[in-house]
Amino acid sequence: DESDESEEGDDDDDDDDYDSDDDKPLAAMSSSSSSKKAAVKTKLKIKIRASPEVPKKVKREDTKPRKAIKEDPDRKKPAKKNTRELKKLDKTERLQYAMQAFLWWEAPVLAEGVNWSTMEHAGVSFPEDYEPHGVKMLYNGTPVDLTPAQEEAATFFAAMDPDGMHLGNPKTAPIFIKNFFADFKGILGRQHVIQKFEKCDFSPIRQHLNEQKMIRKAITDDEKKANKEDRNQVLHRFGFAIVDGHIERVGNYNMEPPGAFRGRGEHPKMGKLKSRVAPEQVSMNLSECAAVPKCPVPGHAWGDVRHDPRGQWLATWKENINGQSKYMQLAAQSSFKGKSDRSKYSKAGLLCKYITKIRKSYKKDLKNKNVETRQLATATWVIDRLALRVGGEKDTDEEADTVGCCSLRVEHLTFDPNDEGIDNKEIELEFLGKDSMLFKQTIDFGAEMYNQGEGGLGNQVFENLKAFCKKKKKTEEVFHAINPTMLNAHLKQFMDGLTAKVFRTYNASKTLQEELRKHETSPLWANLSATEKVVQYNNANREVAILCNHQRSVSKAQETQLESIGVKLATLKKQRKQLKAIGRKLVAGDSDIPLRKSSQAMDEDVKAALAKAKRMKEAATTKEQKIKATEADEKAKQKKRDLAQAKFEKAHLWEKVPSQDQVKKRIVAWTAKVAKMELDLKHKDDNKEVSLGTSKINYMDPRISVAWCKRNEVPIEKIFSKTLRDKFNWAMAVSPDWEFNESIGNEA
DNA sequence: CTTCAGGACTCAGAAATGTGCGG
DNA sequence: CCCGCACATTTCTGAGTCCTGAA
Repeated sequence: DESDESEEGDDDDDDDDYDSDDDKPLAAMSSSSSSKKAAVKTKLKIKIRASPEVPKKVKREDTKPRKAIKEDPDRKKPAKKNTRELKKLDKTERLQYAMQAFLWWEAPVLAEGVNWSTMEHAGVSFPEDYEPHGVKMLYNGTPVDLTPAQEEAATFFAAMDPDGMHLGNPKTAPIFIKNFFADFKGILGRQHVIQKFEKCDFSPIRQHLNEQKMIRKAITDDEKKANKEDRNQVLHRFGFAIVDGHIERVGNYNMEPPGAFRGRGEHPKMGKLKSRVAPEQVSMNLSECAAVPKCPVPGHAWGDVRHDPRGQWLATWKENINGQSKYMQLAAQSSFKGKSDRSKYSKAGLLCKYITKIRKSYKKDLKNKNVETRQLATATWVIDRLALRVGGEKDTDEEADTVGCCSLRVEHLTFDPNDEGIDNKEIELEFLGKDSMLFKQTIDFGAEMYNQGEGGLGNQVFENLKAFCKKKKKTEEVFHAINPTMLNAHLKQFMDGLTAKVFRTYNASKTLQEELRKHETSPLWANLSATEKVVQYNNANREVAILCNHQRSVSKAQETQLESIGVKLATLKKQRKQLKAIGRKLVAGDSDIPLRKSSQAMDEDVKAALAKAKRMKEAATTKEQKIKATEADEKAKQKKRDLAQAKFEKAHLWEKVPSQDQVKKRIVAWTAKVAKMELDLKHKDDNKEVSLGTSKINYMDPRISVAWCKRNEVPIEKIFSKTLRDKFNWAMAVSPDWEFNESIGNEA
C-alpha cells in the first residue's frame, strides 16, 4: 500500500500533463480531484491483483497508453513509437480498441455462479435538478401560482402528446388523467385552489414547451457539436467499468428522470408520477477493494454499497410506481451479456437433441386421464408449435391484463369462428400478450401443417382445448390445473435447464436456418447479388418475426406517408393517361398540347426564403428571434414542399411541344415508375406492422447469420449493425458450414 | 421442507437520433 | 454538390420470465 501511495502523486501529475480532460482515462479517474486520489489508488491495486506480471512501479510515460490499450500488446508498441506520425486516437477510439482487444470467450472461466472477481465503476449519473420556467397554468381561466415541485408535475402532464398513445386513446386517457390528477393533488395539498381536473388548463405550459422545442430546433452546428461533446463527457465519466481488469461499456448509466409513468396498453397505473430518485435510494455493487465512486449529486451519498460477485448489476434502486427493482448493468456488448447470450443459444441448440423425446411424450400424454398431465402436454404443444410465452399470473389491479399460454382464458378462444359447422377445427385465438400486443390468429387444428410429423397432433390438441373450455365461465383459465412453475418443472425432466422460453429461441433459430437453406438450395441462388440475397435474409427474418408475433404500431407519420404514396401513384397513373392522349393528339396533328411553365422564378423565390431563414437562425440571439427563425424556416420549407408538389403534378409535361418519340419514351418511363411505386407500396404495406429487430436481437442465434454470410459472400455489415456486431462478437468466428443443432449445446 | 414474494435477469416497442441516398 | 427526407440505428424504460432465499 505504501508504494501505491508514492505512485499516486506521479499518476496524478501525469493526468494533468496531458492536454485536456478529454484525455483523462477512465470513469472513476475523471471525478473531481478529491476522489481522484482514492480512485487512482484502487485502480492501481486492481491492476496489480489482476495481472501480477505488471511491474509495480509504472513509468510515467508508460501510463497513458497502458490504461487505454493495455489489453493489446501488439497495438501498444507501434502506437507508442509512431505517436508523431500517426493520427492521435481520440479517447473514444482508444477505449474502443481496448474493449475490442478483450476476447472473453478465450479468457479463463470463473467459478460457477460468480460473474466477476473485481469490478469498479463510476456509479450512476443523475439528471439535473428541476429548473422552474415560471409559466403558469390556468385554473378556471385564471393563472395559478405553483411551487417548483408542483410546476414540475404540471409540466409532466403538459408534455404528454394529446394525440399520443396514452391521451389520444379514449380507453386509456381517463385512467391516465385520473392517476395523474390524484398524484398532482397530492403534491398540491388539500387546501389548494386546484380541485377539479376539468377546470385545469395546461395549455400555457404546453405552449411554452413547444416554444422550447422551436428554440432547440434553431441551434447552429456549433451548438450541436457542443451538446454532443457534453454527452461524451458524461459517457466517458460514467459509461465504462473495469471488470477483472478489462474495460467494459455500461448500459444505462443515466438515472431515469422523473415523469408521468407511461405504462403500455391499459395499464391501471399509467399517469402516476414517477418520482425523482435520490442517490440515497441507490445501492452500488462493486469490489471490496475498489474505490466507492463519488456521489455526483452535491450533499448526497449512496444508499448502500455491496460487494456481490454473483450479481451482474452495478447499481440498483426501486421505482415508486410498482415498487420494482431497476438496475444499472453492463451494455449488450459486454462479457456478462455475451456469456449469457451464448449460453442461451447453446441451450436452445441442445433442445434439438431432446425435442423428439418431448414431442413423443406429449403425444402420449395428450390422452392421459389425469387433467394435470393432459394440460401439461397440451400447453407444451401450444408453446412448441404456436410459440406462445408461458404466461405468468398477473394482478390486474397493478398491471395491464395481458396473458400467455398458462393464463389464457376461455374468452380468448373462439371455436369455429366462421360458423363452418361441426367438422370445423378452427379456433380463433385473440388476446393481448406482452406489451399488450394483440395476438389474433385463427388456427386450423385440422390442417395438414399441424398434423404432420412428430409435433403434429393438431386434431388431438383441438379436442383437448375444447374439453378444457367446456362448462367454464368466460373468465376462467383454460389451463386451470397448471401454472408456469409446474410447466417448467415438467420440462426440466427432459433436459437440464429447459424452460418454456427456450422453445421460442429454439423455434426462431430453427426457422431462420430452414428458411435461409430453402433459398440457398435453389438453382438461381448463385447468380444473385449480395443485395438480393439480403432481401431473402430479411424475408427469412420476417418469418421468424411473424412466428414470435413481433409487431410495431404504425405511426401517424408512416400512415400519412403511405397515404401520400397512394396519392402520388394515382397522380402518376393520371399523368400516363394524359401522356397517351397527347400522343394521340400529336398523331392526329392536333396542336392543342398542354404545356408547363418554367418554374425558375418560383425556384428562386423558395431559395431566397430558405436563405433568409438560415440567416435569421444564425443571427438569432434572443428567445423570440430563435422562435421567429424556426417559424420562418418552417414556412420556407412548406413553400418548397408546395412547389415540389406543383412541379410533380406537371412533371410529365414539356415546356415546348414534344415530338411523338419523346412522348413514347415518357410513357414507357411512366409505366416503369407506376410499377415500381405499386410494388413499393405493397411492400411497405405488408411490412408496416412487422418488427424484425426484436427477433434479430433476442431470438435468432447470430452464428446462423454469420455462417450464412460467409457461405454466400455477403458482408456481415449488411445484416448486423455496428452495435449488433459488437453484441455478437463472440459469434463472428464460426465456420461457413456452422449449423444450429444439438452439438452446440456444450457451452450452455 | 414448502411456499411465495421479490430479486435479477431477458425481452419489448416507442421515441429520439443518426445517416445516406436521390433529386 | 447540397439538402431534405426516408429509413436505419440507438436509447429508453416498461414488461415479461425464471429462480432464489426468507419465512
